Amino acid sequence: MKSEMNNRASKPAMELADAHAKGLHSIGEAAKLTGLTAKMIRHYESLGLVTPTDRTYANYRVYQTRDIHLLRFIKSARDLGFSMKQIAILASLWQDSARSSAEVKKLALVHIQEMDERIHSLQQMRKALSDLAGRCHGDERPDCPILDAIACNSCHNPD
Amino acid sequence: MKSEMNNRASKPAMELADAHAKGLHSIGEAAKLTGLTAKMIRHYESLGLVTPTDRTYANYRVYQTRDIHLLRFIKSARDLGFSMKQIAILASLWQDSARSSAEVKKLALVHIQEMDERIHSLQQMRKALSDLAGRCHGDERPDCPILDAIACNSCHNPD
DNA sequence: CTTGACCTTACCACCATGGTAAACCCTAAC
DNA sequence: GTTAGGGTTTACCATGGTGGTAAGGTCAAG
Repeated sequence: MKSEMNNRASKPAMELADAHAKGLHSIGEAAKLTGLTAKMIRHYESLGLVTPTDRTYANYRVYQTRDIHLLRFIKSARDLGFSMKQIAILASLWQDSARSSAEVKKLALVHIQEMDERIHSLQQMRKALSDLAGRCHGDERPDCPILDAIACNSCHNPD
Repeated sequence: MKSEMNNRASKPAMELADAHAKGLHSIGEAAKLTGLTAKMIRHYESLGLVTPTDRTYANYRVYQTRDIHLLRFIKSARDLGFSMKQIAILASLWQDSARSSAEVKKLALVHIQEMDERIHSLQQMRKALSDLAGRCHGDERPDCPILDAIACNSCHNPD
């Protein structure tokens, strides 16, 4: 029916079946191919990271292989713990053939340091709490060094 | 003027000066005494954790020493990384003289395990990224093992 | 034509915290 | 007594990354 109309097109709108025939993907397929959820793919679009260039007549998003690659890039960077802001920069560097690897490495080192700080903070809390837990007999009696410590760390000035 | 009215009171409303004279505290003082912000003290109230029993005539919150203690308890528990939900339970255990220390310890161990998981996950990400960074020359050239890895971790099925 | 799976947008929620604005209150200094 | 500055009140909005839900449109297979 509308397939003739599609032939007039280098322009976007098309039927979903045509998109499939061209090796393009719906958002659900993109999700399966990347390990992301459709929800998050739309979210990344709202952040300006991955905007599919085409929509079908029915307004369905149409993803190209290049988009799938970019989504996978985002997924991998998220798996490495980068923030969306950092990922936006990484993606632009990735697509910039004139980038210097120094820029990328600098970003990575910054992120490593952020992770180090979070790890350190967690380890401190963990140690403090496990020390307390080690001193708690953990039976049916009510007295408990854990609660005592939480309550009285700063109990010197009750007023 | 209204001081006579205050005398009719075991009931809440009073002047701020009277509250001070009784050793009670405004929210700003409570903040200074506990290391919390007034903002967060109100937030904890909205969570049902610390509700000052009295207000002045002008509707100012009036904190008693007992409230200050509870706020400090919350602060310390936050500093140990407990979530607000966990803190709600801890606070109720703290105030329950019939508690068993086993309950508290169990909660602590759960939280320790949560922290262990977060630490482990961060360490994994850190290691992966620092391995990549170690292989990146980090100069003005564009080729970069970090970007390559992020882009191609899952590049086998480009389609 | 119906059914079920998919897609669309537009909301709300989490969690702990920060911020802002408009209004009101209190105290001290003039 | 008035004013200035700071404290307090409530009610909103924002963060970041993800999940959920609802109401409606679309597609393919039976």
